[in-house]
Amino acid sequence: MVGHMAVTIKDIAKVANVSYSTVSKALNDSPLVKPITKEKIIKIAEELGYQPNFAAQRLVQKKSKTIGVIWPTLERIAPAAIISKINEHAKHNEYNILLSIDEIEISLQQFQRFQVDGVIAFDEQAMTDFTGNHLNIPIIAYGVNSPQKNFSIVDVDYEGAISQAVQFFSERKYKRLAFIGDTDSRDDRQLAKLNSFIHATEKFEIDHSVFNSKGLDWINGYNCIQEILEEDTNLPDGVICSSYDITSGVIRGLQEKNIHIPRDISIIGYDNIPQMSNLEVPVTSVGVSNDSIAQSLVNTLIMQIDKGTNEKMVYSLRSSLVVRESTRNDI
Amino acid sequence: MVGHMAVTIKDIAKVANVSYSTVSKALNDSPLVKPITKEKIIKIAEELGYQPNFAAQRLVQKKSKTIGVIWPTLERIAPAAIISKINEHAKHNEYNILLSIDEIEISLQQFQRFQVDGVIAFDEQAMTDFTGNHLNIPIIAYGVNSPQKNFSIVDVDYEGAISQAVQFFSERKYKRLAFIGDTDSRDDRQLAKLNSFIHATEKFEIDHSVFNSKGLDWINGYNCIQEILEEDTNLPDGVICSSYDITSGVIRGLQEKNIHIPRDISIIGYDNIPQMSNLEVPVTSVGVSNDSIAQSLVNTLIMQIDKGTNEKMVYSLRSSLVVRESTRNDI
DNA sequence: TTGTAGGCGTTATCAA
DNA sequence: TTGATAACGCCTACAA
Repeated sequence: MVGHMAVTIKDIAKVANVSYSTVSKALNDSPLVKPITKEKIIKIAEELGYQPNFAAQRLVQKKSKTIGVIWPTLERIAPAAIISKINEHAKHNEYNILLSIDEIEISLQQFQRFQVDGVIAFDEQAMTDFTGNHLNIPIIAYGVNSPQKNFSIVDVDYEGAISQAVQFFSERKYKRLAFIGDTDSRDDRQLAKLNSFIHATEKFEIDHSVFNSKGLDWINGYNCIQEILEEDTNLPDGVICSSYDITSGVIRGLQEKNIHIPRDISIIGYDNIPQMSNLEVPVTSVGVSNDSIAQSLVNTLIMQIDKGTNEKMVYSLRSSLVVRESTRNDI
Repeated sequence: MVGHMAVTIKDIAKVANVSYSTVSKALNDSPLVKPITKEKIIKIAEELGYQPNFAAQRLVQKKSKTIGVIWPTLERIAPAAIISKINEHAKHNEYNILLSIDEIEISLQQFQRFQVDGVIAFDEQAMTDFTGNHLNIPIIAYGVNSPQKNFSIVDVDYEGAISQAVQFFSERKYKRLAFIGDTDSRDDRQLAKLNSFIHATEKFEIDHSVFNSKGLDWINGYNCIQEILEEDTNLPDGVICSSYDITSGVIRGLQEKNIHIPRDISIIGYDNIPQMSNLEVPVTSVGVSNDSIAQSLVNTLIMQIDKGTNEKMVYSLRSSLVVRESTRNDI
């Protein structure tokens, strides 16, 4: 149990009978202090429950070894898994992360105050308009699709991902593809997927149609597939679902009508997350894994922190296709 | 565009042709500086893009006006909504929040380094074992159910909430109640709800049974109600669902079998969140609103920060019942 | 009304 | 190998 006043290196110095600068060196494992002295000092520090004052350290060091993550859209849970991974990768590089859920400008201010070394931002919407011009720390945004002056960008190659799915179907002679997604969403990602679908099916010359789920929840996917089954006489044999939740609803809908997956209809889900294999039918999926995204984000940022470079770059992450049980896989 | 070296009050002082202590006062809106000087200084500060160095400020002030929130279970999205609200209430009290998703001990260390003024923790599991004894900042935990030596607790009165639901049914002469929840969960909250249900139904002398959804997802609720409908000959007329997601699945299952809500079966969901009114049938619900929880958490913490008191208290939040369309409401 | 000087807890640079 | 001492940027008596 420690008293109310925090213990400082000066307190340690007094007890150890050395100068406080020696204590500082000892605690920082400097080779300039005799091993015996070092041990003694460290022991005393522990006994006293010494905790270095971070503010003081940073005042002189200018580095906090922490990365700030801006996540203003707490409700949108998609980034949560990525952020977990970011934390892992940061740890691996001896960085910590701190989250702020305020809007971009405020978060940034707060992070600058706390002197984080770099920032990862998750609000595409806001970032697009963002023109902060008194920035002295590197920022890297996830999912912004137009190059920016003030920060680097990491994004997923949606075009490639969806194209990959279509090609998979094409190679296996599927006759008619459907895309289920929130097609009038204002989310750029959703639109990118939609456009890629149209583009790819035309390129591979496959009959195709697009269905609007009017939302991104499982219930929207569920309702949408119901409508398709009821109204459409010309059923698709391959379906691409634009998100995990929609996929989940679509599968439920098909199961209910006793339509066999993948014999009657095959499904490829967008989103390369492990949960895809836990659905009622493990779903073949395309997309970039959260781990890849996180790793790319962290590595890029740390590189910029270390180099102190001001190059603003754009990275597009390549998708991979994982075959599970929701598709006929004979070629 | 600012150069690389950050601008300090000394830079401002030079430009303004005053001493830097005058600048400090001016920037802190001290009455000890002539309005004209003050204006001039503030203007210059803005032009130079001055940002106070937080580390330096804190080094002398010992206060950061920020609250640390520990949220190690990012995957569990339940706290997200509460945290949003916490942010609002904190703002309202001129505090900022910072999130850490590391385990409790590490988060706490990090927050101590950054000198946050107080901490709100969300990991019941870990907190229960937590015996950190070199704490000099107030901590308050949400959802721990045994009193602790080192921190205060805010929790929901599950007993009261479920009891409220049962009483509602009782007063309206419901004959047979069912509880659907993850009954072999190791989550104390789930168990508390279950026990309260049994306790309350016995107290009100209503016929009742308990069903294990074997999970907390919508699909678990969906599957569970299906089984009930198929196997049970003695159907309940009132159902209490232990979470939002389960409620969502149960409703879908009932709709599918054309069982009318609330004519044939009434439903009360646990979880007082607005989404309850957006389900296919707006659901009557019990529970404590996230806003109440957040407010209680923030106010309690700030009180402790201000008072510097060391009293460790336990608060139990009273539930309220919101009537919507999933229950027959004539008494 | 303004300026001077001391101190907050560390690290870093000398000198001893 | 150790110890003084000067920063770091800011706030706050106290002096002018």
